[in-house]
Amino acid sequence: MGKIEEAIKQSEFKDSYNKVVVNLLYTHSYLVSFQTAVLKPLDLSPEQYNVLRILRGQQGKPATIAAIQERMLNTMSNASRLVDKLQAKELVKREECPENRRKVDVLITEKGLRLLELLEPQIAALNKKVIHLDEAELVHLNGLLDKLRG
Amino acid sequence: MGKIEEAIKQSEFKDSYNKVVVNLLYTHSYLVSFQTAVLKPLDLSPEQYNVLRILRGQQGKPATIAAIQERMLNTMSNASRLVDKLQAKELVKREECPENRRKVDVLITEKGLRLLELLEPQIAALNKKVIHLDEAELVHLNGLLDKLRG
DNA sequence: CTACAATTAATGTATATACATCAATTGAAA
DNA sequence: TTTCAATTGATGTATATACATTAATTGTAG
Repeated sequence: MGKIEEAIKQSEFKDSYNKVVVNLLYTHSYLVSFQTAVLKPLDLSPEQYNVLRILRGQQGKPATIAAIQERMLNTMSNASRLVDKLQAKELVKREECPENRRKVDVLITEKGLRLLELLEPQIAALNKKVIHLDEAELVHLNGLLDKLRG
Repeated sequence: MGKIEEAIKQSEFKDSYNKVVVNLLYTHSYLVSFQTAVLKPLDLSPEQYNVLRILRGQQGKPATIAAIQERMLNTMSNASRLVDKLQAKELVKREECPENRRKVDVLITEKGLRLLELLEPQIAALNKKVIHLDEAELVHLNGLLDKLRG
């Protein structure tokens, strides 16, 4: 793959800001396409996978739709409908929130947890294979991305 | 915004690979949401904007649909339909390729070029505002992203 | 020359997404 | 208590995307 200029066959960028934006978009697409390939046989989209991990992160506590929305990576997508899809596959369940009937408690099911356990080693192996950075570079990259967002 | 752990309210990651993936997805969403806000008043999606820039990069030479597809950032999206949308707005035009009638030559129009000229300073100002990195850090980040993809 | 495989773009279709609107519930003000 | 604004989640709708299929053109093997 190599340099972004070769990857997208563009020779020049206006400035480094522009180049970094294009590079991020391109790298995002690179990673998502691999992720999708692993998730697809299990009939999960990347965002559905993300919601499952958010719910597992609750460690048994339920999360409302609004809480899920807030933690999602793609902040614009629709938590309510994603939960619909996951519920249809019995990976999560909805429960009426007792102290506030407007809210809905969403919980990951046993089946959902098992699916995550099945997936995690596959995703970890994939990441290691397609991300050509060593530990120090990973830490460095995480730092730069955090700083980028200010 | 700060550290990714605070941003998505997750305290731990399995490993640095995982963290970098989440961080990239999150940063991608961060940038795209700003970009979309600037493009929306001009009725352009980020991918449509990208196609326009690809065509301008051709410097007068036409590009076939396949060539556009190859250079697009989101490799899975549909160049033919994106060109439809742009053509409906008279930002690009299709011409039958004379030496091979299966192919279609796509060209950016004057109107398309003017739109890009109008947009570019807005996008540049936006980038400068939302990307909190200095020149050295930008170069470094570009290097790491290039290396990531191998 | 004819038949057929390969190439290229367009289209069909199901799903996902963005965004607006709606409906139910709650809390607070009059 | 009644009314009304705010909150929360679900739904409607238009568009975008992913992926498969189709249609047109070309090149080539027989």
